[in-house]
Amino acid sequence: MTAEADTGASAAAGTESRFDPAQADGRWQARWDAEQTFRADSSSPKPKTMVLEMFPYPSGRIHMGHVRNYTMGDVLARARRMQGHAVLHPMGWDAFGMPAENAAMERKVHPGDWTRANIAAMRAQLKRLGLAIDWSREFATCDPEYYGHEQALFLDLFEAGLVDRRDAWVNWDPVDNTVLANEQVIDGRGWRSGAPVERRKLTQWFLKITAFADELAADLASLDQWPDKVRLMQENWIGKSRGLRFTFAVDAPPSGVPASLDVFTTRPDTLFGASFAAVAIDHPLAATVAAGSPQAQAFIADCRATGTAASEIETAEKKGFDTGLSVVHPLDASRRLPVFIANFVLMDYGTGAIFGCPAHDQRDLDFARKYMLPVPRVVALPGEEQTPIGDEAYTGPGRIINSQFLDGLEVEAAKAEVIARAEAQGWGQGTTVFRLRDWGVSRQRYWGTPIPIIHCEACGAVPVPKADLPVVLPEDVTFDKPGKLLDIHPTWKHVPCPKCGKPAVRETDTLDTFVDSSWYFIRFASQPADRPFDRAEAESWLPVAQYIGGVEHAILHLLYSRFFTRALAHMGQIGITEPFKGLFTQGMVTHETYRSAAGEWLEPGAVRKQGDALVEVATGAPVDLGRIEKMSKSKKNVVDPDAILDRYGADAARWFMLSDSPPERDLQWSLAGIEGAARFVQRLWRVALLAKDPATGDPGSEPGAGEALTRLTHKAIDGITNDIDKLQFNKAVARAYELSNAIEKAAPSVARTEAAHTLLRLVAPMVPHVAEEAWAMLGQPGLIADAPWPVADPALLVDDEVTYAVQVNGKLRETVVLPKGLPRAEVEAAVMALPRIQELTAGAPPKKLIVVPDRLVNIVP
RNA sequence: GCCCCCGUGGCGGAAUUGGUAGACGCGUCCGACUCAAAAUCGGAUGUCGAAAGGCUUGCCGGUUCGAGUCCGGCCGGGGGUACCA
Repeated sequence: MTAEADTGASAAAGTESRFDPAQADGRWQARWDAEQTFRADSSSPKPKTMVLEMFPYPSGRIHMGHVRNYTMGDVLARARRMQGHAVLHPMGWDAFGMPAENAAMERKVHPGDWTRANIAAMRAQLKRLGLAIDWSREFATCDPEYYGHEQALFLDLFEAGLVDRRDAWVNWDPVDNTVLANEQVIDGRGWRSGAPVERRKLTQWFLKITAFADELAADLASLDQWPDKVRLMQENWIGKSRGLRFTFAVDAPPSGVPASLDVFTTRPDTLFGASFAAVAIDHPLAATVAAGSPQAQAFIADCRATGTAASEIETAEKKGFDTGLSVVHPLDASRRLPVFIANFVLMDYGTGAIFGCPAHDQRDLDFARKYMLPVPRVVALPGEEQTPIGDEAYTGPGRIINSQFLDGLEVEAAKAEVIARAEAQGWGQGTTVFRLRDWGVSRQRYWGTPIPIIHCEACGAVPVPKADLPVVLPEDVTFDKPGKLLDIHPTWKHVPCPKCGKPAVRETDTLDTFVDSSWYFIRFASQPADRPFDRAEAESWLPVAQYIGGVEHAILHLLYSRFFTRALAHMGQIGITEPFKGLFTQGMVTHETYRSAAGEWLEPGAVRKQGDALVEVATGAPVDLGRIEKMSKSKKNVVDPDAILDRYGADAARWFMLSDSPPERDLQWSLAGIEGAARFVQRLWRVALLAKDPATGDPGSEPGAGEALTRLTHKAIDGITNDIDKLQFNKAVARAYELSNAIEKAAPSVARTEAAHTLLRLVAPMVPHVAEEAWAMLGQPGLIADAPWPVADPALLVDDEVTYAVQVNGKLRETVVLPKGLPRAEVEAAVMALPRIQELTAGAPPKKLIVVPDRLVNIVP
């Protein structure tokens, strides 16, 4: 593509036969900027729509995944504007987090400087895409203004009893001296240091997400514009289970040992199948036993040493330590069950203790076999009552056996019966247990929101007075040694206690960055200086009509945001409980991978096609084509958006992102694809040129080809409008091609001129620069971004003739064009009169004749 | 292991939700324009067959007048998740 010398800076270089993005893109972007075209007006009387894409982490450069994500949202935002909505389409930066600290350590730059430089670079890149964003609302979560408001919200949660401080087991990296998230532990080792991760008990701040577990699960049903997949993942994550919580009496407890042991089960129906009880290694009872038993201590230490990696857990053998204690069976006081400390019992689910029913639980069975415990069957299908349990526990349906008063009951009835009896006799209670755990938000990091708490020896944990917010991170820190910089800093943490005025210290942990992203959408909607948000203004935009992002956030971010919004509603700060009405999870951008003969990854630019083979550009050496994978630096299959924008322009990049692949699926980047998209942008320009000399007359009444084109145009309006509503951009693209094809083939007419104008408006959200350029070239007033969206005439959507498919025995034999809405009898007559049908039926009357009006006739001879 | 999703031409993918499979794009081939190239334009393109016609939506079965679409069972690919009692 050669940038031909332009005749000048005129917006509508009408005689140009080519559209030149290098010259036009920036010009239109500047114009939108100057006119504040996409500024969101909170006081607008128009219907309000907030379109949001998950805001980026400022890693330094945007990648194609960003381009795809933001293009999709942009199409929707622009279409809604044209459809008469007041639209809020904001952009900001999820700017706290570890990469900035890593960069600081590696390059000796301050995380803030690094982050802000990245933001500047990425903002410039995003602006080149021509996104319809209200940049006046931009912020970064590392702005003290933003995190100061976040600290205020934290204090509100604290006051409302939704914040807790307690001991918790964490993954501790002894080299980096920090807590690691579960995702950062790979095969039991810290992902950066490679050091074996220790389990350590630390005092941590928690947000009480479990207070809303039931609501968070139940209200998933109301999110009918979310992908089923995401709702299901959240449901599984919350993990609601109905069951029985009950108390075992400890048989003759030695001194110091509690007299009872609480357990939880979802299978109270199998209680007569119990053959042991077990507690987690972290259970208080285990600690009590260990206090008097070196062997128990050794066992617990041994279990703790086992890694937490999935692979290790999967292969880990069931192990137990017999405490020598026993408990009394609650339904049969004559029975005793031995109590073990077992490695497969989890402290943080249920009560941290179980009863073991080997016949009907696989883990219990593995354990029982190892320790030669009995395996009594208590559930069986008819006829299988005597079938012994082998190596597989039976977890299916059936009737209860060997269980006294439960015998003969179905599983569900037996559960209810045991729960009722436990409640009546006072040793247990039906209850609901969640897998979801409270959200530990303490991070031993510098680059995050300081937790606004001051620890005073006399007064305990004291909230920072709101007047003293924000608690600002100190800038003067160095990164030569790992560890908690806020703790090491000579002065920062030392402050007087707000209550008693005595010397005290600040909390030196910072908040998990997921807290930052749990309310940013509210701040986008409303950003007063003196408080986190204005309720009325926020509610005027929220919930987000359409949220778009990667499925990798299906649980964490989306669940935390739902919780945070709900917590704000609980405190009376906002009137919505669900932040995102519509959710869309888009696919990744992938690319072929290339490997040299030596097995090294090659960049796409270093490879060219030679005949059917691939060779290295530099050496001509053969290249192996690898798998198609997500673009990643390690595989070198990355295509840089800037280079694409330089060469093809924003519209081609946007069009390609929307073409071909359904948005929820992966999109394979290819040279052919971007070139095809660039070709379409030029074609669109030529289509617009066709409309330059408008004919006169009434397009609706033009006979023949003109009328057909008008009908097609209105079908395109209808189709593309629906496609964009459903985010099915690939279909909208296909329809735009169809209309372009038809316009190019049509003879000059009013209908053709009209069709071209309509097409421009329909594709304007997708390829806004060429659309503006063509709009101006055609002498249309104002910006196409402000033009009203075309409206389909319903009368033109239906044809007066339809093509019937004529089947014999379900096989297509003939087609026939008949007037639309023809009565059934006439359709039958017309079809039976067809020579081909006469031939096939030999004139005999059919046994059966199915007529689908205006569509198809099936003859069963 | 459990849960979910997906298998349609050489490729990406359409298919009004049970009604003419393969829209649209890419690629390929033929042709036009050109001194030539690029760009552009016209045509062909699931498969077998000269044609008539047959076959065809991962495989096997079922329901139905009719199945890419619904049901059952396999095979293959992808994702999520896990000692959750």
